Amino acid sequence: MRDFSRSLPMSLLRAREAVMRQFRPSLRQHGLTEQQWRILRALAAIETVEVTELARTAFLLGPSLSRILRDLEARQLIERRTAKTDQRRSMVSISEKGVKLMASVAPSSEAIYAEITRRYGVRKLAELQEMLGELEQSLAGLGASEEAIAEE
Amino acid sequence: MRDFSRSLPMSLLRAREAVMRQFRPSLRQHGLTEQQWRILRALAAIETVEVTELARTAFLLGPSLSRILRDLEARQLIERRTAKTDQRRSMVSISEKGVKLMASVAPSSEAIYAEITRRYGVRKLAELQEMLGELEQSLAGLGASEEAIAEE
DNA sequence: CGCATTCACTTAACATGTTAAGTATCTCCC
DNA sequence: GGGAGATACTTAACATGTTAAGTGAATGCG
Repeated sequence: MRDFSRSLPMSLLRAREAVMRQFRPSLRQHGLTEQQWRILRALAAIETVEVTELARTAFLLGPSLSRILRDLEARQLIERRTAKTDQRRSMVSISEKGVKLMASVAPSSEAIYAEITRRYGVRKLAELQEMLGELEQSLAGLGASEEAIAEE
Repeated sequence: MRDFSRSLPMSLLRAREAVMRQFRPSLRQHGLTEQQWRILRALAAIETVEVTELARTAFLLGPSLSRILRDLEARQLIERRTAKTDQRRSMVSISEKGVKLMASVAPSSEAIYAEITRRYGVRKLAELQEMLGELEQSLAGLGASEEAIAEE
């Protein structure tokens, strides 16, 4: 079998870890995890969102998001209210306090991103992201649905 | 701030998830998680290893590895014994049962990898991995050490 | 020698990933 | 209009990620 240290999942994991290692200390100093930061960033760009839509945007599974929103709400970084038209839906938005926290984190976060871009190269970074997007595209629809049909 | 859905960590996360989504069902059918599979693969290529070295190879943190080894040992998929020369070190190796399990998983795993390669393209895949490796390299040594010095 | 330090893990504690099951609400169709 | 099925979450249960602290064994050095 192929040396697994050179497998695609491993390459992706290692690369992502190398990148996240840069950001975590800064986020941690502000009392945020990577996922909490993702959620705040997703909320900052929008008025309010449904939980399901937020899960899609922040690329989190429902259960994870559910827990994190509970905590962020307890810390008053976000606000929720149930939609008027559909009692099942919960509308989420970032709070004033959340906005301020983001403002205090953003500079360092931007600086780190800039340094990564500088080291790797702007053009190369764009190319890498393009290739990652294509990988994702090429695998879209290969997974769950067909298998599910086959198993039934 | 840059649309975070196009940030590098997000691109890497999405790409990796797209890939792993292909493997998880098969592994799950054999009662293995992604990490357990990584450990077995790392062990298959070697006689015995120390835990620390295995952590490096399988790219797992010590505490995660510690737990997983405990479980894999209970399932008799691996074997451990303490090193003669240094009682602190635990030498790990795959068991006969572990080898058999691997043999039963490998074909499907190889088939999935082949399909991914086919869809994305052999040359392109190699290029992507090359670029991921370079990203990792370009960030090596940017993180913990300097910060630690600065904080002291 | 003896003891402080380092080393190789392991435990602990908390946060998230992952799948399955539960709950409340809504929709649609008879 | 009422009940079956779909929808939007939430809870639960188990596994891992992440950091800090703990434990026992080796090492170095005065």
